[in-house]
Amino acid sequence: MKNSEIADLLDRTALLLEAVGENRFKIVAFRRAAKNVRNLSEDIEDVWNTGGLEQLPGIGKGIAKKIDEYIRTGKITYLQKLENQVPQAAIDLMAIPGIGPRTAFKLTKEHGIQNIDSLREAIQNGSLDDFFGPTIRKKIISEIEMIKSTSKRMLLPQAEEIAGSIVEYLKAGGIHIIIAGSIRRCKATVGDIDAIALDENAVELLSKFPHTSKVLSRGTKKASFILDNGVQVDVRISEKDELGATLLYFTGSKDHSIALRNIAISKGYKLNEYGLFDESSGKLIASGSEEGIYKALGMQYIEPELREDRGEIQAALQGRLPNLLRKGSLKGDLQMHTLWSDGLSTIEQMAREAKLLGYEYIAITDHSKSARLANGLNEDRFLRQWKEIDALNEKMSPFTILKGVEVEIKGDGSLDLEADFLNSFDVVGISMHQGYNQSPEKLTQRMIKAMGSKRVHYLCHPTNRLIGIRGGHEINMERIIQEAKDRGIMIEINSQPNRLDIDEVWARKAAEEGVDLVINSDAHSTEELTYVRYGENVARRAWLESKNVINTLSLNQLLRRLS
DNA sequence: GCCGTTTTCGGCCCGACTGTTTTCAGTCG
Repeated sequence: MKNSEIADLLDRTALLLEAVGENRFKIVAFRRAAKNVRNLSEDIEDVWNTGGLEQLPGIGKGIAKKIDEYIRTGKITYLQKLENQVPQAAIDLMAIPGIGPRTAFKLTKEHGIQNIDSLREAIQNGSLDDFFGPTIRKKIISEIEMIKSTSKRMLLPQAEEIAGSIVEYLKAGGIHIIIAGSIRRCKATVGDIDAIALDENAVELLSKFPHTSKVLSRGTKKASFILDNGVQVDVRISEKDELGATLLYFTGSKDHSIALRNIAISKGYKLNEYGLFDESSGKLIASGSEEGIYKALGMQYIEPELREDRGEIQAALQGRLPNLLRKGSLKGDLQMHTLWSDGLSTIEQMAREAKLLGYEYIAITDHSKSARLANGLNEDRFLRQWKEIDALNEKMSPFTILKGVEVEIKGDGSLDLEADFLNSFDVVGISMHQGYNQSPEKLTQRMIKAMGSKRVHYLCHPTNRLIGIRGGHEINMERIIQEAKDRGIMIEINSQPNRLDIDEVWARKAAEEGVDLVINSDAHSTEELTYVRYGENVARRAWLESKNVINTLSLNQLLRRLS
């Protein structure tokens, strides 16, 4: 049973409750439960087995009973009843910005709208003129056109690039803006771009940005725009002495903000985007800096990457936040590919670039022979590659190039290079690139068998997810982590922006279990070596400290760890 | 529906913007 499967059902329940106009706090309760189940780092079925569902935060008798019913019978009667009550059309209509649950429900129930196309028809033939005013009618038609080209969440680098172009454009106009939201939290994917400006002229200037295709709303405190690539930009106007409060509010996450506001309430304060105030007197307590607000709430400063309401607030109140891995503190990179297999650069080019980045060492880890499409190396070619590496090491000393391999796990869990041969490598990573269609149980067995091979240092991108393209394998990550712990095998945080595998939830779990992680670029060209910063994001969002990350070690320490 | 070093009942974050609103509901972040 996948936690996300249960979480999706709880989210769907919340959505349907919204449509029927249920008490909004009940809706919030389902959403919170869904989130907590999604972020759980143990299998919900195991929790259920031990009768601990109601001990989970946000899950009480009611929701526990529904989860129990689902695990036992595969259905939730309560949800089924809701499904009968709310037409699928209402859910579809809610995808149109500006149409919320109440409007969607009314449209389907009172006006017989079947889907998005029939809504457009009804608006165009005038049969909804009594329901919508002219402005809304026009807006909805335009939104429906948009929705077909609407982009899903984008990867962080893409969002950073768009945000960067906005920052540059406004800078040229003499206006400084700060990017907040999920970009500041360094989330793997970004939905829209949130920016803060101290100058209200930012709104006027942005409406003239060559890539702005539409102004969604525009007031004195905030405005929203749609760019020609479909990306939404929300701008918030702040004052310098309120900047801390605005940053806090606009960085989110929403759940973190809500939790923080509850802490404020419990201390007799009120927190909003203008500042932290004394509830009774209205007196301002703090607003200029985030640090000041956290301090006034009696807690440690919380880095943006941690602001997801995953326990960081309790930890900050108790003064036990982790000493997060610093960006740029890696001393080497243990996975990259060259022209020998499927990379685009030579070993020397990779090494020189890595040296420029300030590394002490890298490992060249080209694919092994059964990765045919990737031009994997057989034993003879590795022997020849090592000669090249030896020569380069003499030339570049003390910078060190380690002899590595990303060795293929075959369908039966064996590796495609013999143990004796693997002994000659400095570092061995194992991964799967084929035979994905096995059952989750079989895939798990296969990985565990591979981890039992004699010389394995780390497990590469364990779930093989490609964000936005395919979800990861439903392998039993708890067992894999246990196996890694028992055998002293490290787990990779692969930094390719569309992989970021393992993710922050499991990386955190692995570290809690005492498993070491390694942040690798998996670069296929010199340009990709800097991708490690996305892996560092994952590490920080996973609460990792440098002691959890093996490639923060100096070369000598690393070699001792690898031997 | 959940939750409790003030509570097992009565709360549940807070505010901006829009429409055709003359006091507020709906939507959004």
